[in-house]
Amino acid sequence: MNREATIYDIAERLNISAATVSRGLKDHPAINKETKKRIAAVAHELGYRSNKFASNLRGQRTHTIGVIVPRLNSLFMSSVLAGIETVVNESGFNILISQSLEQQAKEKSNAITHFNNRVDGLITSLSYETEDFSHFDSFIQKKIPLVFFDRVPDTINATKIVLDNLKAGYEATKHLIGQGCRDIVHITGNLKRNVYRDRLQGYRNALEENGIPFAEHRCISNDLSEQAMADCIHNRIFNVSQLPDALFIANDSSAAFAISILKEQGYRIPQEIAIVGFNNDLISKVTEPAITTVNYPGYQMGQHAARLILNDISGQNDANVSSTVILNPELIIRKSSLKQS
Amino acid sequence: MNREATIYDIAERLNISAATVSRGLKDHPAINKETKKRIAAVAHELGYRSNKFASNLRGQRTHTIGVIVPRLNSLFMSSVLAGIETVVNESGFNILISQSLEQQAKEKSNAITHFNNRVDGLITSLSYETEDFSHFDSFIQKKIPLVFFDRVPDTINATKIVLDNLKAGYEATKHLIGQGCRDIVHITGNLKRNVYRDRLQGYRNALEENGIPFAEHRCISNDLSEQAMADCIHNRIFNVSQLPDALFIANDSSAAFAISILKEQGYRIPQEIAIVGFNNDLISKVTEPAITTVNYPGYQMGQHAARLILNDISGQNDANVSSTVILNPELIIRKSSLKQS
DNA sequence: TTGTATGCGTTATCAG
DNA sequence: CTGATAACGCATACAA
Repeated sequence: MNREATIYDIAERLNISAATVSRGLKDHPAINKETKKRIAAVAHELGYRSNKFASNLRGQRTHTIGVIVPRLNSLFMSSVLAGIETVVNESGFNILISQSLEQQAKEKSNAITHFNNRVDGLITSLSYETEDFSHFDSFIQKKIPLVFFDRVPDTINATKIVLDNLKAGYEATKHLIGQGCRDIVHITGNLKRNVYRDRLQGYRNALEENGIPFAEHRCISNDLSEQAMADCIHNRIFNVSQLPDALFIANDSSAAFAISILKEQGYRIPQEIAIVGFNNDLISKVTEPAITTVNYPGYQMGQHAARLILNDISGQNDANVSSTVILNPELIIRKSSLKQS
Repeated sequence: MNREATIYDIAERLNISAATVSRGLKDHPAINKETKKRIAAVAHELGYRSNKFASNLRGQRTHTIGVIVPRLNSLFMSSVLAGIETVVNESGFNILISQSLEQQAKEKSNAITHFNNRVDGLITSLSYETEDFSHFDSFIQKKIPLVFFDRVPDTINATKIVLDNLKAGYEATKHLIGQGCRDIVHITGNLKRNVYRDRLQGYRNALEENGIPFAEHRCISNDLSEQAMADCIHNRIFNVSQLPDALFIANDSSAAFAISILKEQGYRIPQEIAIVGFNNDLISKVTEPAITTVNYPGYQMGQHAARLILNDISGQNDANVSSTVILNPELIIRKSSLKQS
């Protein structure tokens, strides 16, 4: 006997109808307790498992939520996904994860795949590249709930969860100024992405507040890769008139690369150049010196995203009211920025 | 008009039968080319998308492959998944990813979820904890293809992809001996897992070959967490009669933690203690000194795993012949182990 | 080359 | 509290 057991098999064994079995299995209130017990017993005995296709086909629901992230290889993303998973699992949902590898084309094809798989909702953090959002149109048209986290679009009217990047940028810069830095270079990602744009604004606000003029050439935007950091430091930091006294870098691995390069050239950190990173990734704790950074509450972000999308799916909130959740950043001060002590 | 278009809608528009549409859409050879074109045109116009539930229900296939990994937060895992994805996508499959967070219980529930989702195959890398493999029984019974990579079970007869950890352990140790080290401590994970057990064997082989006796207390097994590394180094390295001249540590983040701690205590690396890590994770390049490590070809592992499981699914190979693919390790030498120069 | 008929396993509706 | 029935959308065996 290799065939899958169905509710008919159970029904036959108990001389009741398949409808009753179906109801019994779902703990329908109108079914006799005894009957339920017998159904459960036979189901177990037969190794019955509900056929999701049939159920989905019937119910027009997949109980699956798609997730598109730029990359999986960070503590942050891993935490976000763990957060999402715990929440959605409680409601009997699964998640379908894909990575865009920071490419718009891949993000588009991922979105199409999720759409064709009929996910009940889509949670996304945008790639560096994404400028065109038309791949989300089909979701909007079909009213499939859309939630963005961290790297969110400006133009789409959807639920969003972000860190207060403006505040984070402000705090980080203020901290450096407090350490006596006056010439702070900000190295960041694509300014089309809210996370980088907002941090830059925070940086500018802090400068302004302290009477330090903002200089266009002291903000460098690249793709934050190892190569880009090497180029950037050699061509834009070393080869200019005056060495800055601090670097505020938009993620920890890039900050770690920067530290490597600077130390190689004989610079002392933080004495000559102070460094602040971003994300509180594992790497920030093991460099020499350890990196001052901004904590990213990935697990909470994931949980929030999941709760919001589940609400959307169950239609608990006005489809017209799109909320934005803003989480508070937390500056973690380590040695790479402490000029004072 | 909000309803999804079906093959019936297309059929109606063209005054042909739904069966013809179904066949036309799948490029069935027995359908007129002209008819196919017209079907494709109307399908496009109507925004038709195949209903996977119906199709799966009918075909008893999900075209989905489940993946269970211990954790997502490493370059290695991210690469493996990218490798899997590229291969399976070409064949029209999707992947359903879940993380066990190194817990047996979570791995079990993940496996059950995948089973209930009717994945066509399951790719797994075991958690630290897993000792009982009964959660894979249902897959074996139902003859659902099973592929393991990296951390594989010894007892289950399934397709496996592993790095040659024995060789890697041997090469790493030999390298340290070549640098003049004679008292090498090996810090590793749970020896139930093949990856750690094999590396230990390689380590022992290298010692033996060089006439260095193996000492039980010079092999330390823990969970490789930050806390465990701190405990281990304080209690088993510092507080013993003689300081070792090298540490061979089973992953790069742990090696990075070790370096932090050792430097904090004033030890010079590699002069006093040489370090070799494992995985070639990002972190290994930015510590001071950079860590000598073993490269892990994640992308290839993923591709292999995907190809093998697709073969199993399409029944191209004997179900009885279970193959094991063994990939070659590559030692990457950096400063943390170079006593000579 | 195309059409007809049927079943895949569930669940909602309606009737009892 | 339970049963009969239809419908979800597709893909195939068989017939034409």
